[in-house]
Amino acid sequence: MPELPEVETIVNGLAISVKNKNISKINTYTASIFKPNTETLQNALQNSQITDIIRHGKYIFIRLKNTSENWLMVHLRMTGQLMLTEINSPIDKHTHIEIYFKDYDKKLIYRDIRKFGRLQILDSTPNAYIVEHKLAPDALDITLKKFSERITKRKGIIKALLLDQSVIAGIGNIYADEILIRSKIHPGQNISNLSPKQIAVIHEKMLEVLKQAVFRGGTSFSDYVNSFGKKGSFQLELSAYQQTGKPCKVCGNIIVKIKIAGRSTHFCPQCQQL
DNA sequence: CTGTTTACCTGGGGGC
DNA sequence: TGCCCCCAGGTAAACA
Repeated sequence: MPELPEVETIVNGLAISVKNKNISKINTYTASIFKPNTETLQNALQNSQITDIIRHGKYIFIRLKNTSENWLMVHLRMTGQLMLTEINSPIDKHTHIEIYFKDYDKKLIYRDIRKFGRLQILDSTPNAYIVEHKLAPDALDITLKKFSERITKRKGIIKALLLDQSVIAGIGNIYADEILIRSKIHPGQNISNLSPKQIAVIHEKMLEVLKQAVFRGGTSFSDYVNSFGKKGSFQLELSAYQQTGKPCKVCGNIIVKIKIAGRSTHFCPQCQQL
């Protein structure tokens, strides 16, 4: 499940490998994940130079320059992988595009077992896309004041808001659980019951967890690998996510799993009380 | 308008 | 061993 730290790791890897490189050839295989269609994607990529790679939340935006300039948006959703492999390495049935470069001994492939991911050529700029899709400010780039304003003007439970990309962009199920256990806040807590101090703690722990996870190269629980095909190591630092039945690192009580906001939710009943 | 549910997909694992 | 069913969760679209 690529969330902000995993996407950040991939973007950093692409920036030191394929940025400023020129695309020489592409092979496309799975039309359903290309938007608005395969032909538009091919035309934008063909003979282009990759001039910029940026991230907002879980979204990747790649600037392409040939006779015109286009932005490619990549979203990995659940099982998407954007990675460099040897030019001659064989592809499997889950590989949906291959991108070759001039004077480079690697190819960039997009692989996605469940095909939830998308590669889309935008009509305009990333900023316009962000506005149109009501994407909130990035979780690594939001002040406490703004975070607090955005949280308190919404209703509902805290975990659902942390997962809502129109409230804060970049957090998914893993980091929502990790932020809340470190904040000692019950994931089902209603926003209206949170004090300003508690909101400040959530903001602080959010930055702490996300930065630590970026430092660790992300969490590799199932399919995630970075742009060089390597796993991250934040799974070794998890306190709640997928820790059901294990003792809480703070109090020793057993971590339990329940369903909140339609998602599996892991927490410590002792540290995180309603 | 806002909050909730369903569809999109495939592989892995549990139960029998 | 094999088959069935459930589960994983990010987002868009449909729904209430």
